[in-house]
Amino acid sequence: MARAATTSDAFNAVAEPRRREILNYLALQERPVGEIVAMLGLEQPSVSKHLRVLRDVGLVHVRRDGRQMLYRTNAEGIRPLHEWAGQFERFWEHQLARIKERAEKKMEKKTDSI
Amino acid sequence: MARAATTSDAFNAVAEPRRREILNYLALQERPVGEIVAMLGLEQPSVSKHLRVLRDVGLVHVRRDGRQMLYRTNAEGIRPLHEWAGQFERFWEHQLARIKERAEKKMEKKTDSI
DNA sequence: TTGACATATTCCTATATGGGAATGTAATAT
DNA sequence: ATATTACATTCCCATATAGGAATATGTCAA
Repeated sequence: MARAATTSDAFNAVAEPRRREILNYLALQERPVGEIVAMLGLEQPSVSKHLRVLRDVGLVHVRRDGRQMLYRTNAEGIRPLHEWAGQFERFWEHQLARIKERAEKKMEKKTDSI
Repeated sequence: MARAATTSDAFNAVAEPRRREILNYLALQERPVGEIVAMLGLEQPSVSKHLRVLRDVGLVHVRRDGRQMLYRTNAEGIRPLHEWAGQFERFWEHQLARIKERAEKKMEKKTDSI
């Protein structure tokens, strides 16, 4: 089997750096494709394809306005990702606590030797 | 250009569901490859390859213990992902607030009509 | 209706898988 | 030294891109 399709879920969709850029760009405000093209410096067809992927996994919303298509980020779609990563928060905090602890012990030793 | 390598960064590495399973499994405790194989129900070579990817992007740590290789999740590596997704938290909260608001207005109307 | 503008889709190609099978390697047991 | 155990790597193949080029589609203007 080959790699999973980027359209399979949000995790695959955001694995592409350009798509993360797009999501950041469209988070504050909806924008037409042309502006996204200008912002990314990619060809228009490439951008349209990235937008298609994002749309298929529900990471952006679209609406037509005349000839323009206005896209904006659907933050809700990013939530599962945040929650999955958040499961590990207590572990990295624990790691940091240990590092800090060791650093403090080192300081004590230094102080003792003065 | 083809798709980015899974070894390019943590985002690509966790796009694979099996690798996310592995990270969850190894978060609490280090484990030898054999146990991961049993847990996933995949062939050992496949698991070794997934572990290799995770190692290359710094999402797991390894140490040898006799003939066994003990792997464990490096939570620190998942942090950038959590932080990127976290940027959107205020947006989905805002969306939820709007939904709640509308629901409340609906309730008011209902109450009025009673 | 015709032309122009804004996007989307299709075609083509090089590349990077992910899994299974076979093989290689390191460490322990006898 | 040799067999065995526990993994890692290599080989092979079907599949899914991501980008560029060309083309199709949809909407508005004159």
